[in-house]
Amino acid sequence: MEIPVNNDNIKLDNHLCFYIYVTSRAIQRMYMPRLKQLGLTYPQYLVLVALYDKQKLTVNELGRLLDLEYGTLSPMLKRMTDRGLISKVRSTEDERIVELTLLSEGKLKRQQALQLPQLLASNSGLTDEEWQQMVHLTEKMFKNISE
Amino acid sequence: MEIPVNNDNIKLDNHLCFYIYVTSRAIQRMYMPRLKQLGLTYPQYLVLVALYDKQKLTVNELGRLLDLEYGTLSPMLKRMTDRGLISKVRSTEDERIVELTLLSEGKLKRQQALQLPQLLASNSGLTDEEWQQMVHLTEKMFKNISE
DNA sequence: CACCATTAAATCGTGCACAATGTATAAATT
DNA sequence: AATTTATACATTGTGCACGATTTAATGGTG
Repeated sequence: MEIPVNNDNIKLDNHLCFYIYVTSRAIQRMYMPRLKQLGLTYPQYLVLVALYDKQKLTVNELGRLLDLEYGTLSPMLKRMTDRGLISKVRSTEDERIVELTLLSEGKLKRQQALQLPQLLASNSGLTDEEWQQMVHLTEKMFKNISE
Repeated sequence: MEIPVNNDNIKLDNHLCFYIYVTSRAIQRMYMPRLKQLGLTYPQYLVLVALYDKQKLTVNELGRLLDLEYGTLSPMLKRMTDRGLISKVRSTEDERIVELTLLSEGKLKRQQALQLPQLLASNSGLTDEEWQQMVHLTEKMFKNISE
């Protein structure tokens, strides 16, 4: 039983999944020094960005936004609550729901991280047009493969 | 002390790092069912791809290729050796160096995974031209930010 | 030869990330 | 009212991923 294949599938260099994978990790490594100063991990940074943008989210909404499971979010949000970055308040109407907001400490840290995207933009070596292309392509791809 | 900022930095949607991050994880999730059948994790799959492509690599060379540290590779390569996928042989000339090759079991699994890139290509919803752009852009970006 | 810096690889600790499982509440059905 | 079903969230276990430390082998240099 033959599997239809062209030679492009053999070379590591032709694996788009590979470049996306290593690029994602390279970005995290690049952000790490500044995030470390702020006492944040990369996913925690994204939580702050999301909450700063949306003001208020349930755990469920945050999970859909960042495409993360409860098993990942729960311990992370607990750590962030313990550090006074965010508040977790159980809804009075529906006690299953936990509502998340930024505390002032979390707002401050999010503001102190504002230059990170610019750091990436300048280090990436991409032109403005290429940057916009890449935002467009990754957004399109993500939306298609995550249904 | 004001930090120079434009509003693009506020919205989560404008974070390229965010889209790359979620896209990378979405690809891994998409590959997971088939990789699970093969008893492989995603990084292990990339190790097989790299070794199938290059025939023979030292741990150091593999780490530079996949941009992974010894602390990540060592336990993973041990697991793959235990399962008979790869062979780890210490070089006779320089005993610090460990040389890696694919065993037939590993070759087979790599061949059985050949359709994965095509799965991504068709699910991504990108045109051939967009796909090539994306390979080009991610490669350029990765090489610039990883020095 | 001895000394020191370098390098290859392994080990350890912390934090995601996900699957699988468990628990509790809410809504729908009987 | 009682039972089922679905949903929200927590817990557990495995496997990366990285930084930091450790061990061991190599390669100069005096």
